[in-house]
Amino acid sequence: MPLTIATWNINSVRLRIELVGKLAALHQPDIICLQETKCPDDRFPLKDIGRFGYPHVAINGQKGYHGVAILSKRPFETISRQGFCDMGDARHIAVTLGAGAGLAAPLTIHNFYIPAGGDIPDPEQNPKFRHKLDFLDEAIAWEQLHPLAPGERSVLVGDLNIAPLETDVWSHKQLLDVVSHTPVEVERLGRLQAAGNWVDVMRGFIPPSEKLYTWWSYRAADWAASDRGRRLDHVWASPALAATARSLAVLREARGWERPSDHVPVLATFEA
DNA sequence: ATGGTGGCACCGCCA
Repeated sequence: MPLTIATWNINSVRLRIELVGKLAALHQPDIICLQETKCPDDRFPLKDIGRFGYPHVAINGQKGYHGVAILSKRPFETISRQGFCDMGDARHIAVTLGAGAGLAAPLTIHNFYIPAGGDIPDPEQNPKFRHKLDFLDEAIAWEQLHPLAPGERSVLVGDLNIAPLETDVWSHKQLLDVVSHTPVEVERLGRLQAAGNWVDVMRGFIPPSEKLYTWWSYRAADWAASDRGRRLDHVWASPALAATARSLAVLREARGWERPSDHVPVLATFEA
């Protein structure tokens, strides 16, 4: 049975709840992982999400900033939330699906919102960049402590706020000193991926020679014409699950929807 | 060459 997982930085789930409905109506993903929900848990729009066909919702939110959630057509067996850097930030949630979800073998989904890191790419001058690097270091250590079992089926998705490849940004040269594409971040993201033995599912379908973006700034006069994007959103899978990947889509057109998020949804389908 | 937009909270912060 195919299982489609979407990841989307929604930039306020309450403001853009009808766009979540649009994604659900158009693509019917089994699972929708959201970041930047900017919503306290007791104000999460559960009724609307139920109306869209997602009765199972795992949330880790806070007032005003950050926040992640997993919406699902199928029930969860477990829900967990990992804190990083002792900041109290809501930046991670994980669920497992099992027999109750109609799966032959369990599947774990990690949903991350890695810190953006501010403007100045210097950890001495900019505490937000320091925090981003520290967050990555902690996540690497956490991966090393929790290695994947052989054959384990897991995905790690989310807004990782780093565009690692030269083709993940509109200009490698011009962005080398811009937070999201600096060598120190890219190196850490690579170590995070290696520590978890994660496979980059997006680049398994779209070769690294091709430009690929999931985010376009709000500040461009015409985002599509200038097309100065970055691939900040990612879908990583364990080797066992990656071997079952069937399709991958970046919904570029969602950047042109009414009152859009600055990120677009990424959808991955597995034969789960 | 600089500033451009957007959301939320609350008149600044974060992206």
